[in-house]
Amino acid sequence: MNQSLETGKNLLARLNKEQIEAVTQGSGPSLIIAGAGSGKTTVLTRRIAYLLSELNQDPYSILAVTFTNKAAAEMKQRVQILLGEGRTRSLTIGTFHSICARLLRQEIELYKTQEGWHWSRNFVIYDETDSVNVVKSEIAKLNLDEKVYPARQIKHSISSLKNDGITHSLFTNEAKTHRESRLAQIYVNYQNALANNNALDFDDLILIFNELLRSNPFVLQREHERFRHILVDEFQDTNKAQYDLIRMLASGSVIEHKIGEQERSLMVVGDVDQSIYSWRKADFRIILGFQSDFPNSKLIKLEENYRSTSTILEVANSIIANNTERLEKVLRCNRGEGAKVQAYEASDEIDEAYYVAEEIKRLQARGKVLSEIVILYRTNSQSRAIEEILIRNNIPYTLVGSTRFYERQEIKDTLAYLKLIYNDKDSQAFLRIVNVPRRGIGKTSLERLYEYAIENDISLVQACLQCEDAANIPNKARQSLKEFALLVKRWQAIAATSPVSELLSLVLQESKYLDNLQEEARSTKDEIILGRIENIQELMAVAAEFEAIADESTLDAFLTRISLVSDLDSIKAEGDAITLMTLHSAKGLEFAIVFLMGLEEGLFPHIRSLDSPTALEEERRLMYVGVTRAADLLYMTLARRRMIPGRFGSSGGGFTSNFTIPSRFLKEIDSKLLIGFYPQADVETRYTSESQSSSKPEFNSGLAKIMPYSKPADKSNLRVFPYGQQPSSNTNNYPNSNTPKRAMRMSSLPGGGNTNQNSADNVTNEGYELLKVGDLVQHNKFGIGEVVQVIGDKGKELYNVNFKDAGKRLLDPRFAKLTKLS
DNA sequence: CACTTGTGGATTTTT
DNA sequence: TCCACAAGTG
Repeated sequence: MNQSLETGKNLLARLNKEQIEAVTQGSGPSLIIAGAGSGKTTVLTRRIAYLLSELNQDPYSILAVTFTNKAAAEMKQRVQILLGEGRTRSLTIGTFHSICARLLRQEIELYKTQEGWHWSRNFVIYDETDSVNVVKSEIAKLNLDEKVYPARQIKHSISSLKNDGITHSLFTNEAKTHRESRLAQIYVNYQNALANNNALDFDDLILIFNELLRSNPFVLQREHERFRHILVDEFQDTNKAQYDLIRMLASGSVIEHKIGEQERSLMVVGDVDQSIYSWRKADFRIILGFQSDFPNSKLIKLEENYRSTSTILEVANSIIANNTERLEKVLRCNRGEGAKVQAYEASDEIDEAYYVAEEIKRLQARGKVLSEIVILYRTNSQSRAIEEILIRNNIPYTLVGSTRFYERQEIKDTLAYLKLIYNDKDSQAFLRIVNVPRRGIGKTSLERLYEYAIENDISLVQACLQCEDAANIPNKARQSLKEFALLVKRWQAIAATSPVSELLSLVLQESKYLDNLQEEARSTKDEIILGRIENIQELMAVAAEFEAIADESTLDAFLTRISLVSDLDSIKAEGDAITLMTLHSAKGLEFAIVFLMGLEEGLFPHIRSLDSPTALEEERRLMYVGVTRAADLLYMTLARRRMIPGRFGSSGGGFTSNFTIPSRFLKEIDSKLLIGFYPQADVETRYTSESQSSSKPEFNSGLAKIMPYSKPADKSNLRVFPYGQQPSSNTNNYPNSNTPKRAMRMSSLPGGGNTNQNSADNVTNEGYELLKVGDLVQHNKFGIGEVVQVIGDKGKELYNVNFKDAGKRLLDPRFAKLTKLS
């Protein structure tokens, strides 16, 4: 039997015509427009397998760029399943950042800036905090006012420049205004500081690699020769620096980007409607301009949606149709109609969370698996309310994002030790841990040490070793510094021969870091401290796991990996739990059941995007991404009132909450696709009278001129709707102008809605006593208390009870036994 | 040098 | 409200 023929058939099994065309694409550039749920991951993996097994290409010559490390791992695994392990070993699959980091480890010593700054191969990667700290100290050194030049904002500006491919020297030449030249000054000094620390920030990974390719024809030629087949996923979220990189690699030229040769291909895959990272300088005009940049490119559209029900797709389509900056695209449905979208208007965010929890319990009762369910929201801070209620209801969940593991103090401390061992020029790491745990080294001593290091042009660690010569440092501190440096030196020697996990536990012991924490935990019995110890143990487990799995378990591989992983990468389908994450994190994922929470003006769309039409369209794309994650069931919720943390007024009641307005995205949905709640006209009028959302002139500005990234692509099949010629938009068209005046509330109780789904449980007030404010109650643990607040609707209320001994507690009467005292 | 108190500032999304 | 950082005290 012909093995190759077998595999070949396999690779094309169950694919449609367009998908097959994409998978079997030969040489040259191609653009795949892949709508949500159109099977693009399948296409990409099968194409890689096809290149290997059918076209006999070397795995070493294939470069595939994904948006997350997790997507990369999955892709590699899926190719492995198709072809077996041997063939995938030397594939290059990863994010732009991780790929560049890996290549820079080999090549960076061939790079030098005009000023002569350079990095060695053991560079470290600074995260946001490190970078901002460097910027801050550079601003201080320039005697600039922190209030006029806030470090965070300046760092963001520098980041934007880097993502646009603008280096410090380029910007210095371009800076015009006073502020710009100050910014240029900071940028230059910041870059210099990074070089002195032998460190790169996130953006440098791509920018510096680009600069290396531009300045060194040999390296460019080498990488060009190597990567003969390049695939880029989520291409709509590519920025200029990334695109430049791809073009240089594919064309082998710095200026002219052509792919003429045989047996060389570039395939980019994306969907303009899912471009949601413009704040990271992603620019979807790049994908629009692709065909004119590569005139001989092939266009393939994947428009069959295999994921969602027709109802969900219609919802998605009706929302995105309100955008003007987009390409004409239809998604054809391959599934049945399915259930309508459930919309729920809650009285406040607690009620909202409660509704979601109740629905989840009902779904569970109907046999749904929790891992099929995701809760999506616009901002991380929204997770708190829902988390509390989920815990109360014993619904297990996995939280993605928010306080990220690697951002935690104790983890950063521990990693700072490793980073310093790896690269003792890293002053950020040094300063972070030189006195953690306390070694009796104070601020002034460190300042003097720093001066001494600068004077003698040595690293801080080196300065510690010879600080006898620095007369102005007190004896005690001098002793401590020297001891510390000797420890670092010792660890460096061990690092050269031992695996990471051994080094890690040795460092934690000998630095007394762990002892110190444990001591603190014993004396204070603080749960936070105990959590820190657990986190450190978790990190040790990560190191052990890394050694078991990774190809190379060296310190540099470990640190590179740790620096570039996001929480997204570690989503484990661990046990049966629902997932909580932001809409941004949900890109590329799929769930049977999706809850979209907080559909309110100012939250989603976010307040920061309300005054910019472009930003608003991005919010709408974000909504589109959220909706299209759902395969079977979709829920949307909003809260009538929402607590705003912070200084918003100080009215009575202990907390302040503001009335909200339903999101315009809800109104963009055809009302016949929804059940439960539909925003009413009176709400709309009240809102528009105090906002500009319907004021035409403002809304027009900026939208008319959507330009492809480079040359205009007039002959292309891709078409951008000229402004005003959009198919009849339903923005101000209320499908049901005679629906009841008051918003109808979709009750989660049976009989409340006309859903055809059976409602297994029947949540009523049975089993607990209804209470009102002022009632005295008895609790078997907290004692006697008074009800001071009732939160949430009937059937799902929570009681805020002020106990004589235990203070105020928020209690759920369904779980907490409360006996009324009369 | 370490610990305490006070003030001021901040809140989108993340590789 | 809460957290981070600055200035003040032991």
